[in-house]
Amino acid sequence: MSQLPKQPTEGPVPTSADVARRAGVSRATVSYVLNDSATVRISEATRHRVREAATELGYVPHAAARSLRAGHTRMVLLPTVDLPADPLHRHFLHQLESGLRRLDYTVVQYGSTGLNADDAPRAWAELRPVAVIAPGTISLTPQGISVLRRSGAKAVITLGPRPVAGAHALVMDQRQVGSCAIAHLLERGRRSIGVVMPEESGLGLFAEPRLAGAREAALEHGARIEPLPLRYEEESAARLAARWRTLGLDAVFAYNDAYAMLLMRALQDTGVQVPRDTAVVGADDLLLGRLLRPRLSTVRMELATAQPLADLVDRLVQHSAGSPEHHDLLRAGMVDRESS
Amino acid sequence: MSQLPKQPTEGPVPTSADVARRAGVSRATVSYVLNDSATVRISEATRHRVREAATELGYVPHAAARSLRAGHTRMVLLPTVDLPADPLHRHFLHQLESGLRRLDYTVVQYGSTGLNADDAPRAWAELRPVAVIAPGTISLTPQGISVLRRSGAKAVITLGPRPVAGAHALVMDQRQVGSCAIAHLLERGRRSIGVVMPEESGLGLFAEPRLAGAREAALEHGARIEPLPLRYEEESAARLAARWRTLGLDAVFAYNDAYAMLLMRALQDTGVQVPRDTAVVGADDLLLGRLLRPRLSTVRMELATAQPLADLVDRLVQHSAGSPEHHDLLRAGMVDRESS
DNA sequence: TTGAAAGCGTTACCAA
DNA sequence: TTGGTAACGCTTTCAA
Repeated sequence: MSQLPKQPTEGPVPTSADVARRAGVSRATVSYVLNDSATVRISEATRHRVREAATELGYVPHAAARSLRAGHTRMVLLPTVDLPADPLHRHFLHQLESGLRRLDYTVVQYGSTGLNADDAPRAWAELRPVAVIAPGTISLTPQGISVLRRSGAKAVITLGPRPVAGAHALVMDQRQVGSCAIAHLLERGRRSIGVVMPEESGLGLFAEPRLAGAREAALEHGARIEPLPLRYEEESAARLAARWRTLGLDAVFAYNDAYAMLLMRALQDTGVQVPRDTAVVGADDLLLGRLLRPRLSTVRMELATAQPLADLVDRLVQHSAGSPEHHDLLRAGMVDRESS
Repeated sequence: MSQLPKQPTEGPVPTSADVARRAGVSRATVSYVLNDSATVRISEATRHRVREAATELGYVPHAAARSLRAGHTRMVLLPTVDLPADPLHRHFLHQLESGLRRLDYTVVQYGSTGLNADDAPRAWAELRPVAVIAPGTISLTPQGISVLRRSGAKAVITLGPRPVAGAHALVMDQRQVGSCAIAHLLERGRRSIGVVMPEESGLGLFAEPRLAGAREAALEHGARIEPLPLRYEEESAARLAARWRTLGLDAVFAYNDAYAMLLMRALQDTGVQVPRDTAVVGADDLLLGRLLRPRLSTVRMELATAQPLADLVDRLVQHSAGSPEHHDLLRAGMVDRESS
């Protein structure tokens, strides 16, 4: 029974020299054939022999050797942290990744939780990525950007709520989310509006701009905005609900649907009527938000399609001279259901 | 104002030769100093000069050159796909990553959506990872494993519901989840139990073993198990609920909390009383499941702590000769609230 | 205590 | 149409 791999034991890893030997040609010829080099003409017979030898040996080229020789890589590095990324975000990242792979880049996520702002860019730079796309949850300092650029990164790009000086930026402007929600509530005649601020660390990066957007929208109408710290726990919500009537609010924008559901339940449990006494608005348009009664009104976000952005990254890599570009990715729109 | 980086323009990337020149020593000495080589004694003065030169130039070693010379890498590669990973999973992966980094491995996630079972391992192998940890959602074939091993991977490890022949396995046995839920329902006197099977592709990998576990648990008591296809949409749930009474079920295990919430709402909307007419059990112990009324009973899962697993991976890498090991990571326990 | 040199796997130029 | 060879950046053995 030779169905199982013949040699699961440790052998030396086959190199292009092994392929050359087996095919009876030189290493150069192997390289030409396997890379479909256009500058050289190789006979069909030789090509065949080389390819055959390569598959027989299970030859896989060594990326490190290749990029050492080439003087550059085609690696795009995405630092990641452990944060509850919403499905929209996650899907977007995977789309972007696919788009870049289509352009022949090798996309690699590099977990950077617990690395400080100095060490992290150093660690990334060791891999000599041609581009780095850093989510907003990663603190990218001017020094960090400098380290990356000097290590050969052609494009350093941030992806998040706000741009960072010295880097290109794919901006997901969270202020839109806040202003969208507040505009809707103002339209509905609400004038004293709470804005939930999650106490979970890391979420402030999103919450602060949403609050800022809310304030901007409220300013014109002289409406009142009240930040409301809240942890994602039932007790925290219950405490907030208990002092609700003393706050004198007629509406609340609850950061997102999950926090909104938590708070709405707590409010209802203390006898606050939604939306009569207090209107509630979330964000993310989760399916689950439609299951509560009243159905949750929400801000739906849409992100730009990823392929054009992959093309953009490609362009930034190729013309790395240009000054930092900012691109807005996020579009927010109200989905009003029953809670507002 | 020279606060901004002096040379944002393209310069050649500094190498250890540049550092050597600047410090007035040889490349060898630079290597000794920067790697704290124990085999050689270098004067403190020289060390200082070298380090200074390195930081002044912003020197970062070239990982590819290093590993080419060393003949091996310390890269652990984690293929990923675009699937709604639950927070538990995500957190576990990040913990594992941190644990491996502590052991001086470079952990890298490689998005592999859309790559077929042959191409993907090839692409991974080009990076010469010393270990590959493939989530169950990645189809790892014996050929794929073979390609990886022959490219120098010391450990090929699967991470998911079931082991794969020829590879080590970190098993998250989903059958436990199903059997745990059903055991609970049997205890409550239920005998005709539906099991929700998500129709979303990719989830079958988890749903099937859960169903199998449910069947095993039901078998001893002669209880009836009825698979119930369901899409994660309100209409799909409404259709299922509409024909509920014809199914003759007195309980349902709804795959997870999200599906459970969806279905429970649909049942309630058609007048089915929970838990009187039908008991409902989810899984994942989401906070949101506690917000519905009745509060959702659920299967809570716990995963093994990650640091010991990182140590395990390290061991497998170092003693790559051993035969495939299987380790069980998942522990399931019932949290009974009001819906069952 | 330091330096010279070889070699890891690839590719590209130049000869044959 | 093919092969020899140098070079990419780094570590390490050997020699000084």
